[in-house]
Amino acid sequence: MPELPEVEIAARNLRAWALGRRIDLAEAEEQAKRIFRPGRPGTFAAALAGRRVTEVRRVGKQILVRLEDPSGGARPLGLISHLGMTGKWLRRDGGEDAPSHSRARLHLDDGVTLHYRDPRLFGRLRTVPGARFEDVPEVAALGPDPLDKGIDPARLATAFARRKTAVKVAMLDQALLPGVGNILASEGLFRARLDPRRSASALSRVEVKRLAEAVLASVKETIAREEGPEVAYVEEPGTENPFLVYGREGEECPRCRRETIRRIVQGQRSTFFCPRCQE
DNA sequence: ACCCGTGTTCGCTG
DNA sequence: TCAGCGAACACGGG
Repeated sequence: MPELPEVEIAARNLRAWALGRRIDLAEAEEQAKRIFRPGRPGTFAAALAGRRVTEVRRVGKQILVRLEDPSGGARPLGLISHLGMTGKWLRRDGGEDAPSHSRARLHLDDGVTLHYRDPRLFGRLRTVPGARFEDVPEVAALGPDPLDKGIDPARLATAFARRKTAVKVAMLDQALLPGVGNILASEGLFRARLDPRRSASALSRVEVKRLAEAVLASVKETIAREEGPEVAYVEEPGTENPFLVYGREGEECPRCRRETIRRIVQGQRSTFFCPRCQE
């Protein structure tokens, strides 16, 4: 589930599992129509069959997959996967049970099946004719990817100057910080010691620069932790909360140890912060 | 039963 | 044009 680090791990997994493999057969659940919009599940599945995976990339929270023409022709197909809130790609060997809420399946030529699992159906799977990803509005609208290109503090400051809204809310704009979501926003603000309630336009250039560095540090740390011994998703049940403030309402602040982490609601989403450290 | 949720889009207002 | 805001989508877990 997806913010930049989770999506990056999902893309790395897909690369390891599918790069160079042919999709012998694809299936898509007819009941899960909204995932496959625009278009229909059946059309989606038919378009993938027989194609070989030649590239897997990530931009922001979007995973971009390139599929070559089945007959060696010059007509590639793009596949875009957005994981929504609960989307996940899972690998199953032949014989293993399918996961629940499997909405689409890619049967590869080595006997492996990749399942797209998504209980809440907020994710998207779409095909892109000619693999022309730059023509897709959701991709074209994204700014430079933080992990790929870094975060340009001057560009961020210019954009923030126009935004009266709380900085925490402004950070979720995918045109500004692609891949940043609700967790990274709280984590980045905590590391940068900035109050999430301040207007984005009120931040100084120095503060914006601090924030850019803090977000990037959070991204890299989360990826490094998730990659660990075996590439895994952080939020598996039973695993400990790996974040500094996210999901830690009422706990002692890990920096000052003199205040408790607060939870407030901004733009219909929870924000976690330390009222003593962040100003 | 009730509340919560790592996301996006749509429609409305100013 | 655009910034801002609330509703909607859908389902499982605590």
